[in-house]
Amino acid sequence: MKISELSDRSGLPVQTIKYYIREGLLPKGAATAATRAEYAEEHLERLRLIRALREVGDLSVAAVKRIIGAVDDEAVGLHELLGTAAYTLSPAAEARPDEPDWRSAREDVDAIVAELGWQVSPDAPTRDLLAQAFLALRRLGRPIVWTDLRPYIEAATIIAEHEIGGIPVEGERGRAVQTAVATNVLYEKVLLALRRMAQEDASARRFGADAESR
Amino acid sequence: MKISELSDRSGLPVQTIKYYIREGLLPKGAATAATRAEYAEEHLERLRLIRALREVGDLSVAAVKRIIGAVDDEAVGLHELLGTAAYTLSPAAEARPDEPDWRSAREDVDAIVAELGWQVSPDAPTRDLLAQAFLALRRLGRPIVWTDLRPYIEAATIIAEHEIGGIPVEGERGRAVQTAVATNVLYEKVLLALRRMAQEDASARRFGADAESR
DNA sequence: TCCATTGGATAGTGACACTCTCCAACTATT
DNA sequence: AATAGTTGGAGAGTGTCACTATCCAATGGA
Repeated sequence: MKISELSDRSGLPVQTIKYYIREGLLPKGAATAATRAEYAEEHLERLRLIRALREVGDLSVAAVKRIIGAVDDEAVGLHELLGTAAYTLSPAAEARPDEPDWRSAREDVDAIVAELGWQVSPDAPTRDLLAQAFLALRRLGRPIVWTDLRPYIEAATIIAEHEIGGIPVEGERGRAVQTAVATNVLYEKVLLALRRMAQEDASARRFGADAESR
Repeated sequence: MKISELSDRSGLPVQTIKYYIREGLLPKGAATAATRAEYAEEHLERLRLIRALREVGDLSVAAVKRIIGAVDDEAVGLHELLGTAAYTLSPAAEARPDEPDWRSAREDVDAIVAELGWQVSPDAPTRDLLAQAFLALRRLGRPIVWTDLRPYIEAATIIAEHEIGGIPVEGERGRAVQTAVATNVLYEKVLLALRRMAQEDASARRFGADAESR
């Protein structure tokens, strides 16, 4: 398959494909001459993965590259791979251990994780992410309380259990690992969309689409 | 309070505050002279809201402006406000009704919403968002199935019920509405962080931190 | 033969969120 | 009163990001 064909089939401009190759997101085609290279089905599939992560997952090109790197690295185990993906996905919530407010929020997070008995790495960026949200909430005069948090923990547990449980163990690594990561990212969006819909429904039922101001 | 004081207390550079005023995110201070204006406590609070939405919620300045506009508009009812927030938050998932693949995904979404009996506007962008995720999933060879979706629906319902139920009805509009929106955005991040942590925990238990490749 | 296509490299673009610089008009300090 | 510092207001500049556009020499198919 020539690059123009790859472009047609993927719907991406040739320029963009070249750009992805330059950035290392896509392996270059097998050169058949100085100005000719052959692309395979895998290239097309890789492009689909890239677009899914970019358009739906809203990841930066650099983030996609990190994830793809981990997927391609045969030495990375599934647990590590999921970790890499999760860490890469966390939008950099800068830790600020110097600010007492921040430290306090972070300690709350650590206490909750310990209380739940979750096996989460002490330096997981998700901890900082959560601390950041806690801090913002407190600053807005709405500090988190256990009762507020419980439904979220419950929901997160339901989902995670299902997600991790659903990963097939046997079979060849390549595709399995690739879809594991992709579905992880994609189902996050599914969850968010469903939450918003459920909110709209609950809000309509409670505040009435026509009972209230319009 | 002078602008320099507002800057100190909020931790934001004076330039940035001026920029927010220019962009209409922050009302200008009460002018006391040609080159002097007085800022109140509300300005500080507004800045905290802006920063929470920007840093934690990851919203663009334009998105923050839309939300703040709805919050400030006394004529907007709570249900509409939540809708505005949700619509604004949805990262533009462009609808492409010309592509049959896309239409099919969108029809799946509509069928699911109908099946659940949810009161969701027919032109809610969340429908497109979900359709986009469905489409990407199918393209990756992992089409959604009802059994995969159920836990997410369940989780979304638990959360939305709790969130909408927890909004206080009486009391003055201003602050209530403001925190309703802010907590909505912030708790989304809380949910995501908890999901990732629960995943890490489930993954550690299933694939073993030390049982597998390291 | 000859012209569209390709690989490869470099430069340019538009959006975004600030950040910098100016200037005249003040205020506070000495 | 002189002087140093701050402010409002506006425009220009900056750095990052994800592409796009342009070039050029070398093919490859008609």
